[in-house]
Amino acid sequence: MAKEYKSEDEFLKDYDISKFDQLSMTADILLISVSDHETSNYRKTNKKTMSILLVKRNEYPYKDKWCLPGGFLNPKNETLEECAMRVLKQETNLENIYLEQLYTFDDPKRDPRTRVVSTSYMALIDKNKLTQMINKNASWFDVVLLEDNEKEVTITLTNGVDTIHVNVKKELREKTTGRYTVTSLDNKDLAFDHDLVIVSGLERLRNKLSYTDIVFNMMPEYFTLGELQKVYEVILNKKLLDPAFRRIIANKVEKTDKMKTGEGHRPSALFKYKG
Amino acid sequence: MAKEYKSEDEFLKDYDISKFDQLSMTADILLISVSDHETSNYRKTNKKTMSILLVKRNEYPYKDKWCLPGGFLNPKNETLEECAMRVLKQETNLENIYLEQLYTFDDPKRDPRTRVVSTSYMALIDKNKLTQMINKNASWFDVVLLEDNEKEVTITLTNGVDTIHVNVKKELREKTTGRYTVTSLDNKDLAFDHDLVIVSGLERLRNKLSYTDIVFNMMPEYFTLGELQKVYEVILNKKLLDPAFRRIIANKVEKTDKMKTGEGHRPSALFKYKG
DNA sequence: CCAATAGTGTCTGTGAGACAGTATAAG
DNA sequence: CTTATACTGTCTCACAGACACTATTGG
Repeated sequence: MAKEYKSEDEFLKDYDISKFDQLSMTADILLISVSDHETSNYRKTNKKTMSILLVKRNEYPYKDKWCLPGGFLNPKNETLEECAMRVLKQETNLENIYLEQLYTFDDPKRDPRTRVVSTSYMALIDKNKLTQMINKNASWFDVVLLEDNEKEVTITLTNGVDTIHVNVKKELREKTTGRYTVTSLDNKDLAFDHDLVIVSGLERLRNKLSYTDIVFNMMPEYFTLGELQKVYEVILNKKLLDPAFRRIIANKVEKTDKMKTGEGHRPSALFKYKG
Repeated sequence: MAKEYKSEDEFLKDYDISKFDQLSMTADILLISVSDHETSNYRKTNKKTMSILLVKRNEYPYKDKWCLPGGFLNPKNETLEECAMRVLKQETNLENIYLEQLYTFDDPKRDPRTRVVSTSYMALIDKNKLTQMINKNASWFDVVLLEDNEKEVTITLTNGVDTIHVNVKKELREKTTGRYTVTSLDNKDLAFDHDLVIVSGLERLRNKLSYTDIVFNMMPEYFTLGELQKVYEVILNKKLLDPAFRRIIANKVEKTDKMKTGEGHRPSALFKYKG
């Protein structure tokens, strides 16, 4: 029979949770940016790709594998978001950037050490604002979407040296909302279940693109509409029609008196986010 | 200096995480349904309200306060979703219902006992399918939305005996997506931060209503379009125009040869979800 | 001039908002 | 006949898809 308490204060004074019911948590960060790739033709504009930041693990488990930046939550007084920001600051020295909770991944076997539940966050930056990368083990990987249908997603990540293959299976879980579960099909190159985080995060970004102004978190202060359109296209993975695109973003941007010249073709006006 | 391991297996054999880095987790469930309320006028159709299931706590902390059904995660081998389903089964004896991860709430002070991170789930049912309520401390509360603007949300929950006031402050957190943080303004009646879970969950439901078929998880097998429209209206908290509504749901439902009669006015055809 | 991008005009079809109208049961 | 809901017809307006067209630079 449990002791009878007369008040909550009295109860709390006695309270000591059993260590058996406890576990560890981490915050993992999917940091996404857009990279420019020079083209040989002087007329052509730069090709753009999405990039994500990965870190090479230098200890077990998954030693020498790539993974998303992340770290253990300090249970004493830290929130998961503070934990995510702390890790981000460690890796990139960046603060005050777009950060959003993605999903909590909790497969009991996702960490071979012990039970570790991970809450993942998506962060967006304009890579050019990044002045210094603190961690030497960190590297930007370009995202190449090879396949994305109702059954599976296949992505290749490459940093010029290493190539990482991501291949996850999608299974319809619930017909009314079209929600599906993602499971690893072939995850030799990435640590933990970070392949699932990447696939979920890229999809979230794609969805938010259409009904929010989220894209401007990945843009410099001044940009041309052509550049902005190319960012949309690389995230949505499809070509957009110019007039339609300009109509959609017309009331989100503000024309400045600056121009971008020296591109081998007609100069374009520089715009900025209206906010 | 850390010991040098030659393989992951060798490392794992030695691994023992420090108890200092650990915490507890719970899964909390926002179970939402729609209730019918009889009207005195024999011609009028039933009024509908949203309802959520609350449980009266019979132990500290927050003894005698109402809260969402929830329970501690078994860290050994249970997923958060399994934990949520287990709790749901305990409370309502229901299985195989719509369940979706909402958000992970992690304010270090949200539980006065110790650090407890909570992952919340939204569950939807048609209340009429519920044959037996197992837990005598559980009760359905009707949701009355009093105010919902950019600054705050005010809700009253009532089960005919108790009335619970929910009042949370919304603060714009990020302008590009319009995301905001919710914080309790006045939370005397509900345990923990469950007021925040309720507000977040109701908003998620409202959003998903427009771009998914999620509503059919709250409907019986056969229903009239008038009933379906009233469910939409109570969730969206606004009147809809008949022709527009019928156009939108036309290809989601299937007309059956059944009719609903005896209502004091023209009978209506019964439809079912096309799936 | 050429190649490439910048930027605009306009047609068309879709679909939501709005309102008015007809249909039909119970009492 | 009245009342309340069931259900439909149709006008308008906003907007996305599509395509064609003009403008302007560096080389």
